Amino acid sequence: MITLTEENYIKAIYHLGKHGKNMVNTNAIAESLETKASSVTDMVKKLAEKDYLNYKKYQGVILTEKGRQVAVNIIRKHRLWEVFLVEKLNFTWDEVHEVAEHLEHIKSDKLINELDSFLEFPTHDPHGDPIPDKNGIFNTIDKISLSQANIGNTYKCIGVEDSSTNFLQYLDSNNIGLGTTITVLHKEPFDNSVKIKLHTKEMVVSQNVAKNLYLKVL
Amino acid sequence: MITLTEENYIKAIYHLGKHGKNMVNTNAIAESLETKASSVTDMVKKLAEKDYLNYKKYQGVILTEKGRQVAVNIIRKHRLWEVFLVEKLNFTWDEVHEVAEHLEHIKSDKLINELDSFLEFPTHDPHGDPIPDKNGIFNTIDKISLSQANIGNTYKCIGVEDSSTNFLQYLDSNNIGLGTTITVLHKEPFDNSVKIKLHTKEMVVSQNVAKNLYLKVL
DNA sequence: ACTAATTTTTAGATTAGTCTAAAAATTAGT
DNA sequence: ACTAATTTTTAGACTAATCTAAAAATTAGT
Repeated sequence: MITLTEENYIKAIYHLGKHGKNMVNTNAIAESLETKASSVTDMVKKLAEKDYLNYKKYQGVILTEKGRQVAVNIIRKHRLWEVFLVEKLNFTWDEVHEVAEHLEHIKSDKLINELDSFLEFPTHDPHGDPIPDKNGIFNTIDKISLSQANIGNTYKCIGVEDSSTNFLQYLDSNNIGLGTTITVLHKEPFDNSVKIKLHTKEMVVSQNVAKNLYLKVL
Repeated sequence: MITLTEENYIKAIYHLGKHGKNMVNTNAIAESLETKASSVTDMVKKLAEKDYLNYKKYQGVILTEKGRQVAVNIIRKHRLWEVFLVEKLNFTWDEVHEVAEHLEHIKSDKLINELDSFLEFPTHDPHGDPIPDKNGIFNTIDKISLSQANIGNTYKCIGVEDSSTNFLQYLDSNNIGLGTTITVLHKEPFDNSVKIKLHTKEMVVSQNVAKNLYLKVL
């Protein structure tokens, strides 16, 4: 059995090692988890013993495949719960993280797979980060909706979800079309509206518009 | 801050003391939590110190008002999560308890109150047990739907939720009307259908029928 | 390459929750 | 009321996760 603390170490190491691919040093883990280097040394010894990572004294640690799978599964749970909180329970996207930190540790395959289905298999969380599927595979198609886009990033418009005349006319009258370059300036937590820059003009679009506009990462 | 273990002790004491009203002895707590009497003694000392209960050596413990509130809040969370799991995530009513045991410890007022609203303020969980509101008050009106009724109990039919012609004709053709006495024989976890006895006849009704038929406890 | 600064590990202590085994208090039987 | 059985508490020890302080290894500067 894996403990809550072990899961948090593995998750931190995964993020620090850029998806668990790189070696991570003791101080970085300590800082990330707001603990002391000596505590980290103790824990990584235990995690190495349990085969979640490889540990070389004074060198650092790197996740094993087993450890990487644990990390990806926690991330999947975290991000699915974030979608649930925002879409069903009226949380704003900056309120979700803390609660999701707890929900991500609930252990039940049925729970998380039914939640995935209930949410209609979302591919990205409210911050725009990708959600791995039940096999731990991240969707590599880089199509996301504007509401999933990250602040500060620039995208190209590649399509719509809602192709109603009303929506297309709205886009047209605001000079948004296929190929339009859009930079995300701000996401308003209160109503999930999004402030964007297009061409040289700035504008705010509603959550409804943002959800129906598909973008590609540039 | 209250720990997960402390919460579980308080919950057990609440149930054993019939809603926290009666004194509970050490061995009963130990048996209920599958631990040893010596561990219980240690823990109740700590809980008494924190004012969740009153402890008299060799006598037993009784919850304080503060302790009772903690217990009721955990029960509220447990039962709301059970409703969510059954109604939204296709759990059967005998699968929910274990997962709800974990979910009940997530601490977020916003989470639980939004969940309550999302579920449309249910008054009973899938086992027929009442759900206290956000102030810790149990609904004392004994109207429940057939799907919330307990196996083995007998009820009187007092109304319907769905008053469509189709539904009323269905009830009529099966000799179910206002005042009809109904005993719950079996609840089928697979599809949430309910086997009932009425007059002297037995029949099975679907989940849909069960949710729309209101009963009063006899 | 040798000292200085940094990073990491070790050693020993602490806290929460648990356990076993023995002692103390209570309850029950005659 | 006195012994026997039961229940409860105490005492001491264990594990997981943490900490501080000191020691050891690595890295950097000249």
